[in-house]
Amino acid sequence: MAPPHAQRARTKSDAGDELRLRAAWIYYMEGETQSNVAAILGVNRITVTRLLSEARRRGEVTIQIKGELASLTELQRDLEKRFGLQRAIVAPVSDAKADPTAVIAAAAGSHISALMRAGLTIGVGWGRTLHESLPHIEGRNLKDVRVVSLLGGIMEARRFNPAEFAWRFAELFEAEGYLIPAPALVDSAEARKVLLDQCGLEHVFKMAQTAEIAVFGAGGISEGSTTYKLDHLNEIERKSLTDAGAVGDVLYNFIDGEGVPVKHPINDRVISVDLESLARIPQRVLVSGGNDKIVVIKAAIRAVSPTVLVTDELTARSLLKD
Amino acid sequence: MAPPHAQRARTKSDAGDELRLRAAWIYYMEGETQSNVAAILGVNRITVTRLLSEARRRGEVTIQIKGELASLTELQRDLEKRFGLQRAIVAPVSDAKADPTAVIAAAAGSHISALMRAGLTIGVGWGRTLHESLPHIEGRNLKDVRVVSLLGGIMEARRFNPAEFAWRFAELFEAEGYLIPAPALVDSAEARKVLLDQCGLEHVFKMAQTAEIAVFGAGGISEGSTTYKLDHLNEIERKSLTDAGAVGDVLYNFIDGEGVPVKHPINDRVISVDLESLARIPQRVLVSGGNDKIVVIKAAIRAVSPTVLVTDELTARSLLKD
DNA sequence: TTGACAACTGAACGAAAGTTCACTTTAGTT
DNA sequence: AACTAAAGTGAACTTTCGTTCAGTTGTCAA
Repeated sequence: MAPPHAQRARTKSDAGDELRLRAAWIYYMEGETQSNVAAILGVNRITVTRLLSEARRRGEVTIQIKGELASLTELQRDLEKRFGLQRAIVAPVSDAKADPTAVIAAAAGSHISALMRAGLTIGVGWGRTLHESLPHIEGRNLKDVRVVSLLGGIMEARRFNPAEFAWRFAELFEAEGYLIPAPALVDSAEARKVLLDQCGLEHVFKMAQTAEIAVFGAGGISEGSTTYKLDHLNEIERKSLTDAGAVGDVLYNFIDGEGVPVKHPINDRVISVDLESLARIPQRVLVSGGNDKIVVIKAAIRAVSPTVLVTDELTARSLLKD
Repeated sequence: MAPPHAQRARTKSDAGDELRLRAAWIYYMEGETQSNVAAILGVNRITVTRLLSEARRRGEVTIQIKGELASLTELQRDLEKRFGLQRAIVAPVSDAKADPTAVIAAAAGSHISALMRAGLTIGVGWGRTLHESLPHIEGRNLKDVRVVSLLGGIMEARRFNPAEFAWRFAELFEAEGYLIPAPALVDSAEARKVLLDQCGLEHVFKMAQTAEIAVFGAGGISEGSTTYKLDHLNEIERKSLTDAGAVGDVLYNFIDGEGVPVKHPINDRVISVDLESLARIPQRVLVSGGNDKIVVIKAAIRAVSPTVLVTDELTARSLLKD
């Protein structure tokens, strides 16, 4: 014969299940207040509170958020919490094989548009993604906007002219553009010193350091990546940089996997805002994505702890993996 | 060229979608308070309230209650609201072809067990379903419980003795049983009068009318149903009853589809609590189910407006259909 | 430009929900 | 039968939520 208390316990717990389920139904499906639920079920309101939280604890009540965007939102929140971002923007990717630059550019353009306001000083880098975001930036007539280059340009314009980005960006908002009329990478430390001292570049850098927003990318350093950069960086330099631990660059500041600038002579020949200054700009928007950028994005996040990261779905998942 | 405000509107609404989705995610998935959500998103708390209700209004947030019991709960609530019941109990059915009596009996037994308390006077009918519920009634030692028969018995005990139900029920709670030592259906109105006046049956009926709870079934009248009843009711009587509009009985009170007692001499030969008295008992538990009972259950509900209905899934759906 | 209108935003209030504590009831034990 | 431990229940309080109203911003048309 079965122990009587066992039978009793089962019956009681079943009745509890039933009551809990009814409470959940009336509260969540019929939308009654907890007081009304209590009245309908003939129990105390506090009991209903307890039944409902028990139901949620048991996972008997599940809340779903519909739409394919929901998974993106989850990714965004995960990125934000994992990397301490104020905001992560993850662009959806339809074709996993395709280059994510286009979607990232669209997302970045939209976000930058929303950031712009009168009286703003914004520092900008350059790169393929930023360039492609131009059509997605919605120009407005804003007063007292200043657009400042965060680094020099390159001599031979190819697919696009880096300097063009800051300039066209400024144009969109009828803003003043402060460009750096010098190469990002010069031949020697001396040449850099001369340019900084004598060509008024100091002024532009000062202004860049007062910017409220910085928008920039992150460059990889593997053979395949950032083809344009190969014009400036020959294979020997690239090799010596990777030997020094570099995984990529932010504004031509080459950093290792930890986000620390590598000890390498090339860093003395760069004409750009240094990472410390960049990290002091209140809003730092890092725009980057792609499989070959994972490592450098992580490094860049450590180096300048951006407030905003704009990337794509696949890159986001890779960044979160491990 | 597209109108600029169209572009603007799209962009704005997209941003709104995004914000709403993020709010919904952080609130529902991460479980933050609305104040925290507001802080995370950098907006006002009230805005978050509005975003969330907008998301719910749009159906972007769906709440699900899991488990196969959830659909039963829905049926129960529908029955309760449709027929003005305090409580509907719907037993799950595994096989649509099978007789639902067993599951209804189990549900009824469990519910009756929960209803029982010391000092209670409970009136009971009889029938196959109630008989089968006996093993599911959990007996306890309760003080001052009185079990009263609501109607007479039958002479030839076959599969079960109707009187046995009240008696065994009383035994379960070590209660006093007040049975009606007479047939439910006698040969003539005179015989009924004599029995009532001279055999002390009046006393039992008085007590039945003071019961706090009544538990009873509903009987169909078609050829196939309630086989036991055929002992008392011959084919001619049955025919004349249906001709009079009867669709079945509650405690041998034959009623039409509207729940109104039919005008028929047989009603003068019945020894049972009449429907008006039954309807005055505070808690009225109707236990019935099966495809052939649909019509009589509806009629019974109209006749005595039970506070509790115990039935099965399929019957419940049929009752709600139309 | 300027004025009117609409949409959005924020503050204050009242309602609802959740938590903590003390108490009652109940089951098991001596 | 009386005691103890534990589960359950209810009341007061705090926090959170939703609604209403007034103010603001932005937008469109004249």
